[in-house]
Amino acid sequence: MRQSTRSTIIAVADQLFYEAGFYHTSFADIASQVGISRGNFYHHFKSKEELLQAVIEQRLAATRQLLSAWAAGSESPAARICAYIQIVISNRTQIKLHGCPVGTLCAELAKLEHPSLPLANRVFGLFADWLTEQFSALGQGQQARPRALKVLAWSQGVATLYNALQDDEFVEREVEEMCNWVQGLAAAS
Amino acid sequence: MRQSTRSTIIAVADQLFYEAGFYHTSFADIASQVGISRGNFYHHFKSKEELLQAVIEQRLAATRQLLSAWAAGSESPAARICAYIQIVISNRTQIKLHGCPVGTLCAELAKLEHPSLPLANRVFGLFADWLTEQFSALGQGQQARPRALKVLAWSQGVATLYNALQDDEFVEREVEEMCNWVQGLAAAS
DNA sequence: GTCTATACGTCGATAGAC
DNA sequence: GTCTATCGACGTATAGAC
Repeated sequence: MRQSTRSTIIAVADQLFYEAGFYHTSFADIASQVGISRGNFYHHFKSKEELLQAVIEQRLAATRQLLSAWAAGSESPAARICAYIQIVISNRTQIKLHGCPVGTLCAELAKLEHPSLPLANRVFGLFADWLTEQFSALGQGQQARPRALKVLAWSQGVATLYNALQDDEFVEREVEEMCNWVQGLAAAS
Repeated sequence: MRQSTRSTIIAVADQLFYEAGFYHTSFADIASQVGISRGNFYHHFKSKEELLQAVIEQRLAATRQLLSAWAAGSESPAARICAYIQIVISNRTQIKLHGCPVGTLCAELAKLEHPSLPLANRVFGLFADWLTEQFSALGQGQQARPRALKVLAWSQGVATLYNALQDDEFVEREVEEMCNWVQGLAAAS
């Protein structure tokens, strides 16, 4: 089944780009893990560039689905924002090893001056817009977007430092502080 | 002059590793910018690994010098911490293009599972220890290190998001907020 | 499986300083 | 004449592409 093979390639490439970086991941790595030959590869993707685009599109779709689920699953805006913050905890094992998938890909593509960088940055845009909506619903008015970006930047920084320092207590402490800060904003409004 | 050529290679490699990434930077890139042949290169460094180590050692030395200068140049611990925070502003042009030199190198080496990753992480260690000293001098007691790590993570997050979103106002706002937070801690102690 | 490009790394030769 | 920094051709491995 072609579609199945194609989506398997995307899933494997997604994970390998995250673990080892886009530039460092070769077609041979992907093909061997998928269980296909390098020759078959070009039946599904014309180039590495096209594969990267497909991976990012898949991440965008997965992010939209995740954000919708959080929006539907929590009753209050503060609880939704905390649901976002908690991904640092739930994904801690991966983050400790490889950092944030969004931040590290954007940073790498920026250094490569890669044409797909704007597409990758749109993942940040999805989170930023969604968080802005939540802070607006929390009654933050003009402060909604600044606070959304603050939460985004904070989680990025925690992921980067966790990857470098490997300090578990640091992550737990920062996540707790940030959730408390959000709940304080909710109580004050 | 041997020392001059060697230090020029290190300086050029340092900048290129920052701009384009370690893995993506070739000896040909470095040699052409230094103005030497690739053959001459190996007279000074046995391998790319050895060059990377020299670059990181140079960064460690430069960081120690920078931290000493800040410690000597500011009268109060709060002013010293703000001097650190302000590097995001003074280096904004570079950060906007290539992110934080420390964070992006550590993230890349982690993905490459590179043997020099622990050495690169020591740059973070220098900043963390220095900031911990400043918060201790500010009377933060047991909270000194947690707050040092918070400032480190915060600046990392701002650099990552600035690189992605290219939002100037965001950086100015966050830097101002963080300095205010530090001065608030100083006033309360 | 093959082709082309490019990467890192090696080697012998050269030229100037002393 | 020796030493040392430099050069450029070469070898080998591996990448992407077909």
